[in-house]
Amino acid sequence: MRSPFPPFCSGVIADIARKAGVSPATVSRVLNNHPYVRDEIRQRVLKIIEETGYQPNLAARSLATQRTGILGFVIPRTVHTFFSDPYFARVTEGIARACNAHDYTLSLFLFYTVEDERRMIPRLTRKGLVDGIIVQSTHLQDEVLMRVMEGEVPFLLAGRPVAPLNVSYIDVDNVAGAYQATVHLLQLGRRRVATITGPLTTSTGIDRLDGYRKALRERGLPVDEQLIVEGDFTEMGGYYAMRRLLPLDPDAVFVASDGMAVGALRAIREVGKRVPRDIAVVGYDDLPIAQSTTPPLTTIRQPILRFGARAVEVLLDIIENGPTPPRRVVLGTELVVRSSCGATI
Amino acid sequence: MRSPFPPFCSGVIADIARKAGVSPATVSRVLNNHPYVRDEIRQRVLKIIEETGYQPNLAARSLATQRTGILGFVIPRTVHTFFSDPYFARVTEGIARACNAHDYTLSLFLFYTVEDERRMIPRLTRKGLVDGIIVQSTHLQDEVLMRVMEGEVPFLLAGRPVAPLNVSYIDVDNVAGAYQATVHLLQLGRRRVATITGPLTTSTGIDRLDGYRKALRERGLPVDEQLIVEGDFTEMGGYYAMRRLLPLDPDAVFVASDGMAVGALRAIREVGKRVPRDIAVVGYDDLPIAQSTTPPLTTIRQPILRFGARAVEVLLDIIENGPTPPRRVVLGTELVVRSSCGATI
DNA sequence: TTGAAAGCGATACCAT
DNA sequence: ATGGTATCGCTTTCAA
Repeated sequence: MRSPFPPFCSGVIADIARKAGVSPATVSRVLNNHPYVRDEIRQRVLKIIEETGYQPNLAARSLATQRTGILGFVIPRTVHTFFSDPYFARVTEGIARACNAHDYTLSLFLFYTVEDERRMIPRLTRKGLVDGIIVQSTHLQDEVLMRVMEGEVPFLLAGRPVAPLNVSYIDVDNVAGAYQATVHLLQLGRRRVATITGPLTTSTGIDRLDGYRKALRERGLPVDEQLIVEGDFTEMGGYYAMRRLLPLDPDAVFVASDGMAVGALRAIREVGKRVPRDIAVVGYDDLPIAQSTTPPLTTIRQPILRFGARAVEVLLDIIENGPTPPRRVVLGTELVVRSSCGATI
Repeated sequence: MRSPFPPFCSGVIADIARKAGVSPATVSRVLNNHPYVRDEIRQRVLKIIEETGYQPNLAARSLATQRTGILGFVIPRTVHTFFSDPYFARVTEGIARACNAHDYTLSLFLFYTVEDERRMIPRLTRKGLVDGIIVQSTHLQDEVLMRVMEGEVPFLLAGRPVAPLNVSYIDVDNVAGAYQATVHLLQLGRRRVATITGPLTTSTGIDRLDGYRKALRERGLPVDEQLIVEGDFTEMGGYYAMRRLLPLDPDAVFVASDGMAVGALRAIREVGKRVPRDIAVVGYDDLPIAQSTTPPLTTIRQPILRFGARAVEVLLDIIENGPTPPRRVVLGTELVVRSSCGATI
């Protein structure tokens, strides 16, 4: 079972050392920018490295340093919207960019089956594969999260955990964002404001609903439970949720994600109602698609790229300085007014 | 700079060996399912492993075996649609699923800047980080591809290279798919069939345009170059391309991706024309979104998930059996008739 | 400032 | 069938 590829090793550290007439230790020092290397020697070694195109073997380095230079992004099986909700593509992008900037490699762990999880998690949570883990937060008591918590590898939750756990996480202020969206609709004079929520098994879904409720409550308006329909963060889910809402004749709807809002707009258009005249719509996320809907979508912008970037920074901090005290980072949101809410611009 | 985490090592192979009263070599044999281990001893060792939750250190194993169990998926800087074209999310999904199935880990290399590429490629193409690379094919003479070709790591192109290179690749039959789409429109009686192409610097863009041309030519119809507008595989790009086509009064348009088709539909709707009555539309990809457009999109289905899965299989074959002869895998496509083309169903 | 040598934690060859 | 041990390629003490 030997590899069919030639053992074309463009050199190991000892080769470089020999060619430069120094010891491997010195080459290593040069490689790692240690001080205490005479400049003349440093230059000589660097030249040889340049000429030979030498690259240190990362497995060997990992073994010696107990660090791999890899961060893992873990998507539990229960997050089945990873590929249908464009939100995740953006988060992944933010994480990837930040990894590049910090000279880390990104490994993606996408679990589809329980089998996947059982097989991968143990190795993920031992030293030797990744230096740290970003876990996409999910339903209450998700097995992945529990196992990662028991493991030895530093980790950070992307998204507040549903249950109060003593762990580090990074999240956006979902309550505030949803509050902002709902207040905006109320201020525009809408009175039957409905909402299409995310899955109420997730903190994101729960928090955005809380913000909606809070806005109504603070204005002394009753919360009509009929006007609350649970969605699933997919376009289809938004479509069907809106179809259930239409007979109840709302004059506005706060949709907890732009993806669902696209579906909701479609449902409204199909029954011949007009946005924003008959029904005002506000979304959540400010994905690129929000600019291209008809009419363009008023929405809550969350700093998705920054979210990914900060996630990496916080995780690296945890790796450096230990898990205690738990880090809690909450990013703010911003209302982006376009046409779907009916605000005069 | 020592890790602030306790050296809580749940054990190394020697510990297991001691507890089981055998040698490390034997434990290793059990771990790797070697024959020649007495069943009684195998059970004893497995029990200890179970009890201690021991997991082998992957860095050490990589160093010893010269294999990391990681496959890399590389997206060159020039593929800036990675996050705006939902197509890539699906491909990534297919690759991820296949990696799981084959017990490999997936590392994602998303390059944004030349700097990213310069820094990451050298280490990517040396042994010790990944066992094999899937490179998203891109423009002619992309630097990433060139560097990967020079490197030591087995690789496979996702998408036919623009220039004829002696390398392995996997692709879908873009010429045939585009041909099929165009013929379909012609058979429905359309005579001014336009096309919105992909970037003509990519093989995907080129091939789909070729298929369009071929269909017209074979039917003895002239190719009106004005009816060919280059897009960029984004929704916005499709929108603007369609706006340029509308004054030329086409009665049909073959759009080289579903993402662009969504934009094209929007442009058509905005000027008050009807699909398919005034303009018939056929897309390409059959992404989930194709079912949700108004009207639902007739499109060319490519087996995206299978594409990713096959890519992994072919790459593993190359890793096992060497790069020669180059593997060329081309997957077929299928016309999916919905409403946007105006076919009576 | 530099070098020798002891790890790091597996695997796999060579004995037995 | 099992054990002893060299080996993978780098980092990092310790001594000089």
